[in-house]
Amino acid sequence: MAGSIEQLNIKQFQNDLLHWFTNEQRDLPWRKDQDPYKVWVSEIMLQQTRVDTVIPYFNRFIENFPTIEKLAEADEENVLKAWEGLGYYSRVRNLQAAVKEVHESYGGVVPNTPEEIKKLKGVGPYTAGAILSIAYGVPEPAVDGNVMRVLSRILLIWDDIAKASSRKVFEEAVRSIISHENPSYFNQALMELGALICTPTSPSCLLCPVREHCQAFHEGVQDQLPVKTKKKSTRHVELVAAVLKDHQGRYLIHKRPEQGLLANLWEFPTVEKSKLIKPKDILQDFMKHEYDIHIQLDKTSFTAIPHVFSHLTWDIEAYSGTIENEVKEAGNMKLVTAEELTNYAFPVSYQKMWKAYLESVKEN
DNA sequence: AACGCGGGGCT
DNA sequence: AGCCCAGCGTT
Repeated sequence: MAGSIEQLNIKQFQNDLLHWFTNEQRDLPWRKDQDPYKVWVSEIMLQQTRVDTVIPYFNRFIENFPTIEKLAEADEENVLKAWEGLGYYSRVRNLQAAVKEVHESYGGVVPNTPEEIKKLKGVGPYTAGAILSIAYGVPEPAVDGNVMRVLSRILLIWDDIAKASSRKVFEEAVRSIISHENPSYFNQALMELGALICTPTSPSCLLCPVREHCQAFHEGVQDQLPVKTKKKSTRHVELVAAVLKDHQGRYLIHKRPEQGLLANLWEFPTVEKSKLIKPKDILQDFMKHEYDIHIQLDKTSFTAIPHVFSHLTWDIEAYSGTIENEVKEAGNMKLVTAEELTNYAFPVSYQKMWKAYLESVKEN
């Protein structure tokens, strides 16, 4: 049976939801004030990322870049370093680009209209609504995964939330039930409810402050919602990499391309394996022909790094070795000391590799 | 509309 | 071994 908004006592629902959020909301660092810049930073970090993961990153990031002006003027390398390990690195490149735009074109004031704020890089429908409602009290929907799950249950909406078109259904639902007295709390409460009570599996309906309003609970189908089709599985890539030291004890690092996977992050020289050629030979030939760097690799690899992304899996076999000739440093190829190396942003897989390398050196 | 894009924690 | 997470940009 299809649900409907007509069956919802909107005023009572708002009261119950806002009362619960007022009393039960978590004490989070980005809730200490409503500075649009801090709300913005937190919302970008929270995209596809859990609250517990974000908290330490948010605190460090605001310490390093406390204002729009500071972030606008910061060195991109340092900004990326502050994001290291958080994932989806294009988020922070877009954030800095957008902050520069606000700094230069809006006098440093985050715009407060849907039309203007959505033009900013990295600010889509969700983030626009979140900033507008939380920082400025504008009654715009902020529909994320939590909100779709919660409302699919309360309003008995059976649309497939994996489809992009479904978001509009939920946005219209929010428009018709959002509190105009407190849009900020209303949007945050829906998300907080999704995070604490109305969870993906085994929701805590008996603790739910809006259980009386929930059509899925009424019909006993809360476990069948939301409807979400699964996506296909990941592909697998085999790589070989090397931690290479020159005769002065410096290490060779390579900057990844500015587009695609792990864009602009640093790595140890890496190539994809091939069926016909031995991994060490592939790496040696690649370094020689691509960069004119002659290397000598140790007999056996010191570690193997398995790494799971959302859409693919890496297996990296890692060797240590030495550089035998003079290296011409280019923009994307650098020799750095072990200490300098810590100033560059590496993907987690290469952080693990470096750690394993240091351990292997310690043993010998 | 579908896909690429990180990393970690839970079931 | 998937699934999910305070999604967005590109194609």
